[in-house]
Amino acid sequence: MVSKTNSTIRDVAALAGVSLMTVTNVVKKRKSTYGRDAEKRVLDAIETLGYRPNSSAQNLRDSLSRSVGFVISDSNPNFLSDPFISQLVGGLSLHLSSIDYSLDIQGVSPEEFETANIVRKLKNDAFCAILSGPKELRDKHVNFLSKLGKPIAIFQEVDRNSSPNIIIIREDDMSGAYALGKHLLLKKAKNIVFIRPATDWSAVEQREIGLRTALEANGQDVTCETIISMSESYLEVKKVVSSYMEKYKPDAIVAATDAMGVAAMHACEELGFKVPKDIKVAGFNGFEAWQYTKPLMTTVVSPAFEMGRIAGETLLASLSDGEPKQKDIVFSTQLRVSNST
Amino acid sequence: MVSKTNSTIRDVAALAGVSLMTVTNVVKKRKSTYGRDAEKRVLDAIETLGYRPNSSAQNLRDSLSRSVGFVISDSNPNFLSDPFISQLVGGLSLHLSSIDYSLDIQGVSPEEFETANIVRKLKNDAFCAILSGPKELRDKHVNFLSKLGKPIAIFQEVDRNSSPNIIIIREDDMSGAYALGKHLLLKKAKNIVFIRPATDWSAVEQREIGLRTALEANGQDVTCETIISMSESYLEVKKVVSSYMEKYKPDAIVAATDAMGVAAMHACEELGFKVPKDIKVAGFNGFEAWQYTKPLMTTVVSPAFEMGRIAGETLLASLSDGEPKQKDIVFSTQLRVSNST
DNA sequence: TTGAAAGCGTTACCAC
DNA sequence: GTGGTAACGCTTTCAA
Repeated sequence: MVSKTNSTIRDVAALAGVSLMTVTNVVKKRKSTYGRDAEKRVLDAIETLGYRPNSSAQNLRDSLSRSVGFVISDSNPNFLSDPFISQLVGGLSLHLSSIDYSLDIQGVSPEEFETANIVRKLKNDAFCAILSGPKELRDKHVNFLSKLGKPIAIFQEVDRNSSPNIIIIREDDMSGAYALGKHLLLKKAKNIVFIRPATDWSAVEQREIGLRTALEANGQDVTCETIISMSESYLEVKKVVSSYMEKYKPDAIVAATDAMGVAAMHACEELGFKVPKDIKVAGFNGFEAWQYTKPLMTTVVSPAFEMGRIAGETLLASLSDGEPKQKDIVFSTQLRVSNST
Repeated sequence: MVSKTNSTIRDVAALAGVSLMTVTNVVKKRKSTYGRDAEKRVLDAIETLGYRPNSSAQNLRDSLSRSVGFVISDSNPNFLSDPFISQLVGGLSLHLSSIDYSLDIQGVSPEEFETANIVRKLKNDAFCAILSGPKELRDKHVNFLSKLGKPIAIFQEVDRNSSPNIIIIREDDMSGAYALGKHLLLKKAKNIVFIRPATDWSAVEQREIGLRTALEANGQDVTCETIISMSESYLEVKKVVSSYMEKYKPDAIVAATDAMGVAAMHACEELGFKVPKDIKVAGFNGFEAWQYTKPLMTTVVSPAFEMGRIAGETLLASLSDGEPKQKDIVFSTQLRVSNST
C-alpha cells in the first residue's frame, strides 16, 4: 500500500509556486483575489498531490466540530429497530451529509441519560434528543439539555416554553388522535379501548388525550378505557389484549403504535372476532412495514423522516444565525382510513 | 445563557497551580507520575471550570478523526427504512459510541458512489460500505475503496481476495438458502419460484445459488424458476406474483426478503390459494417487523445487528494493530421454520 | 515532578 | 497578488 503522508496546503503552495493565501483563496473559491494562471496551477497541484483539507485542523481553527449529536433515550439498545427513530435518523442524516456535517448517534437508557458520553464530552455543535420515561424525568432531561449551551432540538415533547436554545419538533398527535376518535364514532363504535405501553412517551400521552377529547363530546354514550402493556413486544401485547377481550366486549381498539395494533388485531382474530366487523382496530405511524397487514390498518401517519430533516436544517440555521426564530415546530398528522375500521 | 468560553488545559493548570504535564497525566490516569495532592487539586479545578478536552485539538494532534464512515449504496434516499441496514447501523453505532467514536452515515446512489462526499473528503479513520448494483459496478467500487488507504469493511460481498486493508463481513446466505431448499423438498415442493428484485445485491445472488444447489440434487423431478420484480415495493411484488400465479401453478415461493415474501403471500391468498396448503411461502431476514405475519413466515434469519457490531470492532482493531488477522468474516444464518411452509 | 518549546494543518491578518 | 506570523488546544520531548 502507498504510504499516505497526506499532503498539506503547504505542499500544494510549493508545487504550484504560489503562496499559502492563494491556495486558500482558490480552495475557498474567492474569485477576484487570484488570477487565472495561478488558479490553474493550484488546481493542478491539488490534483497531482491528492490534497484534501484536513478537517481536524479546520475544526480546531474555527472551533466547530461540524457534527450533530443525537441522543436517544430508550431502554432498547437496538433503538434503530423502531421505525419512528430510524426515520428521524434517516431524515437527519440525509440533510447533514448534504452539507458535510456528520452525525453522532448514541442510545442510552433513560436512567443514564445525563451520564451518556455524548452529552458529557459535548463535542458536537448541536444536539437532537428524543426522550422517554416518566414525565418528570423527561422534564429533568429537558432542563439538563437546556444548560448545555448549544442549540438543541427535542422531538415529540410538548413545548415547555423553556430556554431560548431549545427547539421542539413534534407532530400533532392530539389532532390526529382526535380525528381518529371522530372516525370511530362515525363508524358507530361505543366502547373503545386504548392500549399503550408502560413506558412513557410524550406522543403516547398526546394520542390518549386527543382520542378522549373526541369521544367525550358524546357524553355517557361512549366509553373509553386505557389498558397498559408492560412492553411493546408482539407477544406481550397479544397476551394483554387476549385476556382483556375474554372479559369485556369493546367494539374498537386503538393502539398507541401500528406494531401494537397488529398484535391486537391478531389477538382478536385468534379469539374468533372478525376485524372490522366484530371489532375495529387502529394504530399510529403508518410506516412502510405496517402497510402490509391484512386487513390494512387504519392509522394516523407520522412525518418522521421530514421531522428529522427539519431538525437538521433548523439546528444548523440557529448555529449561524443565533437564536432560532421558530421554537415549536408542529407537523400535522394525517388520518389514513383503511379496512380495519 | 452563560457565555461559554471553554476552558483549556492551561486554565486548569493555572487554577490547580500545577504544570500542563501534570494535568495531562491526571486526565490520562497515568498514576505514579503525580502525587495525591496534585491529583486532587487538578480534579477540583476540572470540576469547577467544567473543563472538557477539545476533541478537534486532540484529533489534529494525533491525526485521527475518531470516526468511522458508512457509505450505503442504495437508490432509496430513505435507506434506513431497510431493516437490514438499520440493524447494521444500530450494531455499529452501539459499538462505536461505547468507545467514543462517531459514525458518519451517507447514502448514495450506486451511480454516484465514487463522488460521494464521504469518500472524497476522506475524513474518517475507517470505512464501512454496503454495495448494490450490477456485479461489475460493485467490483469497481470494491477496487475504488481498496485504494483509499484506510481500513475498510464491506458487508455482504463475496471475498475477492483483494487488497490487504479490506475486510469482508457477510452472512452465509448460501447455506441458509440451501437449508431452506432442503426443507421445501422435505415438504414435497416440486415447482419452486424464486422472486427477487431487479436491483443486484450480492446476498440475493447467494440466496439463489444456495436454493438451486439444494434443489438440483433432485434432478428433473423438481423445477426452480426465477422471476424478477422491478422494485421491492409491496404493490409491485404483489402484481408480479399475481400475474405469475394466474398462468402457472408452483407449489412454493421463495422470496429474496421477508418483505417480498409477505407481498407474495398476500397475492396468493387474494387469488384464493391457501398458505401453506396450496402454496408454501418463505423469505429471508427474520427481522422484528416480519414476525407479525399470518401465517408466521418461514425465513432464514440474518444476524445483521451483530454484523454491524463486529465491523466496528474489527475496523478499530486493524486501526491499532495494522492489517486485520481475519479478512473474511462469515456469520452463520439460521433457518426458522414456521407456519407458511 | 516541572517548565519551555515544538508541532499537528488551517486560516486570518499584516505589511509589502 | 506575496510572504511571514500568530493562533486554535493538545501532547510529547527534553532538560532541569
